[in-house]
Amino acid sequence: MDDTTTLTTVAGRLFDRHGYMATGMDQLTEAAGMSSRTLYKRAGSKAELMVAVLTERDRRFMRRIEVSSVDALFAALEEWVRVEGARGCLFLRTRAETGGEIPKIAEAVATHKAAFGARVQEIVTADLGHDDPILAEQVIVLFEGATHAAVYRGAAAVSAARSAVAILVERARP
Amino acid sequence: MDDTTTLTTVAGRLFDRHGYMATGMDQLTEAAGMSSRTLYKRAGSKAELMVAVLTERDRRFMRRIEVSSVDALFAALEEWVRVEGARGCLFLRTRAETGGEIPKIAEAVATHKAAFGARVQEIVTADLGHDDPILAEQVIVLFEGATHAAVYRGAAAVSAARSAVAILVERARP
DNA sequence: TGAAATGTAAAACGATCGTTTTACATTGCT
DNA sequence: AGCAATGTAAAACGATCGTTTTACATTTCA
Repeated sequence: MDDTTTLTTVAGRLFDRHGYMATGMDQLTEAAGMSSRTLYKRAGSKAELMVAVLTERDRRFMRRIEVSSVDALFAALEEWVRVEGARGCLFLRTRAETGGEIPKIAEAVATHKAAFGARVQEIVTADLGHDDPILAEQVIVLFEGATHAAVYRGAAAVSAARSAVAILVERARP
Repeated sequence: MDDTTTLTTVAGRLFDRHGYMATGMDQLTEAAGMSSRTLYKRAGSKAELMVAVLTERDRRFMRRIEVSSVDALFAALEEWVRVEGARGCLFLRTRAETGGEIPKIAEAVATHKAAFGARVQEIVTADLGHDDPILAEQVIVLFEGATHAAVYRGAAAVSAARSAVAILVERARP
């Protein structure tokens, strides 16, 4: 693992736990174990560092939901929450924190959500054997809901989403 | 509407649209049309002003969901999103922005979410004629999901949640 | 009428923000 | 051996942060 990966990982952890705005550059340099000169040479700016964090997270997340059934999608979320905890969606949080006024960040968020939406459509199609845009929209809502409700209701929120989605899929099956 | 209400309303709008951390006290004084001396005499501190904003929003929100059916709950959310737009849950966003490290804010968020959870339980009980904790959890997840998915998918997310919940309620009915 | 209360505008507080610069040490390559 | 690249620590940059203070004007009301 090279230093750039370390930087992104460490920055991701701080941004995720304390917020983008609340995390100062000196906390980042200290946690990453490098001078601010080096950090700026690597990352460019704080916003670009956040974009790198989001890009890495998008890759890691999308890899985790490489599944072909809706139930497996929520099993993956259950695992994610178990391993990483539940602090809500970093993409939506960062976009909200910055009021959508930092174009590179807003773009990274939009790209991720578009990819996620497309992935859910694919999973629903694979599971049913045909597409079902309404069910896909419901799955997106349940996934987003489980992600955010888990912040204050814990793993029970993910279980509830998983059982709900089982009912919806069963009803949609031909 | 007295000046304190104006202050809370104006602050709520800025915090909601640009984020708590990103909103400076001078933007608040200018938007509220008062000197910083008066603002501090009224609000105490930035954090206490945010707590006032959250408390007022809790009241307004809880009044809007004084309904006795699950469908009406999502109709209320549809109306909320139509009138106020969709920027996610201000309570969760503020808690995340501050890393949960400002006790008064963390407490206001916890209080609101507890009240919301209890209200959903009551609505489910009123709708079914008996309680159903699992359905209630599913309703919470769908509501939270519609709130956050609507940020990037618009009103379609709320419609999807509403149609999903109709299926779940129908199935739970005796 | 005159003190008490409440407001204002604006300067100042020390701290911290994101970022750049200065000055120097270490490394890798030819 | 010696140059170029890459790192460091630390000071400095101007700007802005949340908050308090100073000095003064207006209102309230006994």
